[in-house]
Amino acid sequence: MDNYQGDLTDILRASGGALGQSDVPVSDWEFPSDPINLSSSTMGENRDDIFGDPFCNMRDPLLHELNVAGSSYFSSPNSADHLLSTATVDHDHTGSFVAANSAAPAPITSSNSILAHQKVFEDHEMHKPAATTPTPTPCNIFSRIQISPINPPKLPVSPCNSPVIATGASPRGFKPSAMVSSDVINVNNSKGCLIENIGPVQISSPRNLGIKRRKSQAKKVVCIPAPAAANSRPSGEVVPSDLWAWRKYGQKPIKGSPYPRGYYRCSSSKGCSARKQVERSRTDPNMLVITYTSEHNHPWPTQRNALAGSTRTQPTKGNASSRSSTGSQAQKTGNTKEEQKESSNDTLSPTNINVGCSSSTASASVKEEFDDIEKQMEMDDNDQFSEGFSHSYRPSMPDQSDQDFFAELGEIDADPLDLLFTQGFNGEEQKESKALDPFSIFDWSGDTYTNTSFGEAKRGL
DNA sequence: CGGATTTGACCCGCGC
DNA sequence: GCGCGGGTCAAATCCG
Repeated sequence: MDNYQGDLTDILRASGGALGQSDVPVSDWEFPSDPINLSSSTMGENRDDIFGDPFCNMRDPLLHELNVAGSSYFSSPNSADHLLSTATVDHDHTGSFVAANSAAPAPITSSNSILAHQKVFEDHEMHKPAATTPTPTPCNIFSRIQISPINPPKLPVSPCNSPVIATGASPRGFKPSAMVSSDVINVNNSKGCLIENIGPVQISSPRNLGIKRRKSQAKKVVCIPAPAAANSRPSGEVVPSDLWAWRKYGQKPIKGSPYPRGYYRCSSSKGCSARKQVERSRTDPNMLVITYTSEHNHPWPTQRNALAGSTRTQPTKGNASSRSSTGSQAQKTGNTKEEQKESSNDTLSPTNINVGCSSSTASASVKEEFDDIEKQMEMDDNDQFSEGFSHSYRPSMPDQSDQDFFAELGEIDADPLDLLFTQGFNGEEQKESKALDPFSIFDWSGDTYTNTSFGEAKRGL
């Protein structure tokens, strides 16, 4: 419970970002008394399920949408489980599951349009193969779920060039029919978010950490639309902002990819093992793949980037105002310097992002990947699977401080989180509303989440 | 001055 | 066993 999943926050944020765009009034924003319920509410089922991971929760909404959308695949209440099961379908990484909803369950507004395009993927395998393999064809992902609540004009084409197709039922009722590019990012072709959950974190010796984790560590991969090139760093990478303060500790060129991968660790708290990798999708430069590893061993930063990211802000200091002007009041995000920089320069405000996503093919896709450990789980059941994760990844939300915490958040007008909780966690209605977009969390306009704004909001934790 | 970023080197797992 | 690739470390540098 101690651990707040950075991923969770990220997701929350991301969703919030999308949500922020949504029409939900801030005043309405309400943080669930029981964070855990969030998942339950959304999931309607396993709270403890998968990882206890925020992402799990996130998944739920999506899954739910699938059902709502009328995706036959997800008709079962345990859509989540089904999804997971589907993930098991292809162990050879070649197969992927994609569900496309032809019908949009809810009217899509520009703000929430993203949701409409949201896609969820579950993978048992990282995009790693994709990274290593220039050729798009082999998809690393065991299974993927793509949710397109909104009528996808056309099925998304995977980077692999294989069309994403919703198909028959797998053993669990889903059958992966379409190949998805190994690179999660590209699943949507345009913009999407992928979240991958990978097995429990395994930590060993300091030096081993990196390596061991590679295999057994829980990972979450999020694919998001990359900000405009303007936002990208010199290195070419773009860093989305999230609740946590990240400190870059390395960057390496990835074989087969023109884009380097940046390595970030949580700087919000010392000793926090949370890390993330940011890289552009080789298949689709417009997409960013963010891989979260390990978990935060601390609550949300009271001051986001109080230390990290505070420095080296973008030279253009006035940008913040511009962002706010964009209208995304909702956008208050703590950003790392880079993020700020990028965001600042970027004309793409959260709002814009949403719009862009919505207007275009933009879609958020979430992918969950599981490593070896998880694979074992998947062997049998979703249930087992989820349980296994729940241990390693259990999102811990502020309990008692929730009230205060979020009360302060209230000041953050359209904080993505707010929106997220409001729509995402507040119950069935929201689910249906589809306003919840867990994946929009990543604020490209990281500026919106200024250290102060977000951090202050979070105080009370 | 403190903290973040950059970047080359080192370490380790994996595949051949 | 060797080489490759990826992940991390740490010194140098930059920035507020």
